[in-house]
Amino acid sequence: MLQLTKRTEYGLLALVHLADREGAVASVREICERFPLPKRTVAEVLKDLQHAGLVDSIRGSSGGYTLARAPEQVTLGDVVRALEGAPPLTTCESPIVLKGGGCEVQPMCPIKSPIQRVRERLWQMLEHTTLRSLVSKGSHVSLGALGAVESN
Amino acid sequence: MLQLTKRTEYGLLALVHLADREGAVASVREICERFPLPKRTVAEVLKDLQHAGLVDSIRGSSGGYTLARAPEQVTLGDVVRALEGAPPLTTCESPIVLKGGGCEVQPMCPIKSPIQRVRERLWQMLEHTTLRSLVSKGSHVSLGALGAVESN
DNA sequence: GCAATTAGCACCTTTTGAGTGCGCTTTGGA
DNA sequence: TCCAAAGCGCACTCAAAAGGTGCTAATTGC
Repeated sequence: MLQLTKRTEYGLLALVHLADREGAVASVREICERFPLPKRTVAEVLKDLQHAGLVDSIRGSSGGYTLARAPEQVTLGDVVRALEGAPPLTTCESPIVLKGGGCEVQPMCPIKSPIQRVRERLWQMLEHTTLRSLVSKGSHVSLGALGAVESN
Repeated sequence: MLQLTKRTEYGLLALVHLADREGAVASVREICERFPLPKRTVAEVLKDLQHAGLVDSIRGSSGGYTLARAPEQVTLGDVVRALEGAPPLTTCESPIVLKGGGCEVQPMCPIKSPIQRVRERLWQMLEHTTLRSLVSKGSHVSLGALGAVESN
């Protein structure tokens, strides 16, 4: 269903929060106090983002996460790739070619199926959308004015 | 997993085939002889495209489908909407707002979550990609040179 | 009338997504 | 020194979505 998963949504919100903090450490608890998200799942997501090198983690009692790069340097593609896995762009999966037999391994395929082209456009968009562009406009509206959430 | 479903893939291939035929009737069998796709599933997809008004159907022994509009007039958005359902763009689902209570019904929401913006960009891309742009370049390579497929 | 085709519905199976259980490690501070 | 708060890692369950198939009409050209 051509849409972002919850994991990616959570990841983006977390990254937005970290971007707002500009280098300061933010814990999962803090993020879930700002946004009403399931703590554990957000923790899983942050962990994955850490593995992908998008955030740094600080362990210990006053630990948490920080952005590993500037918001301009983080793209939607990075986030989606970290949380949903990379698209199968490397392998040619045009049914036409598969039917002819072979290809699978071939690095450069002469036939590009329509689907392949759509995928390319999609990922071009993702790679060109930065975290900064998601944070910058309008997202600061009264976020701190909302109360805390239960310890979910 | 932020990717097109098989149904959409099949639908696009079918539409590409119909576009190549320029108004001529093409049956599901014919489409599945060109592309090695599961006949029944393709039939389901074509049916849905017919309901969405993207193709016209002709019943009977020499029946099949034709494009209901010119390839320039069919967008990726149309196809995805027909086969995967429309995106929840109308309802504001920012967790921030939901937490504050309300919104759900409000037609115009002042707070736009990052996810909302991503969705908008995604659908802008889909709406601006026409079937023509997927057909026009490079897709005509030796498609007729491949043998038929078993009656799957 | 027969064969080829679309129409409609219901069902099954597999995969994916979301969330949780549970215990471990790290670290700051009382 | 101990404890609470935080991250780490794995595995597991539950539900929803995706993909495909069975079966039975209805339509229409030959």
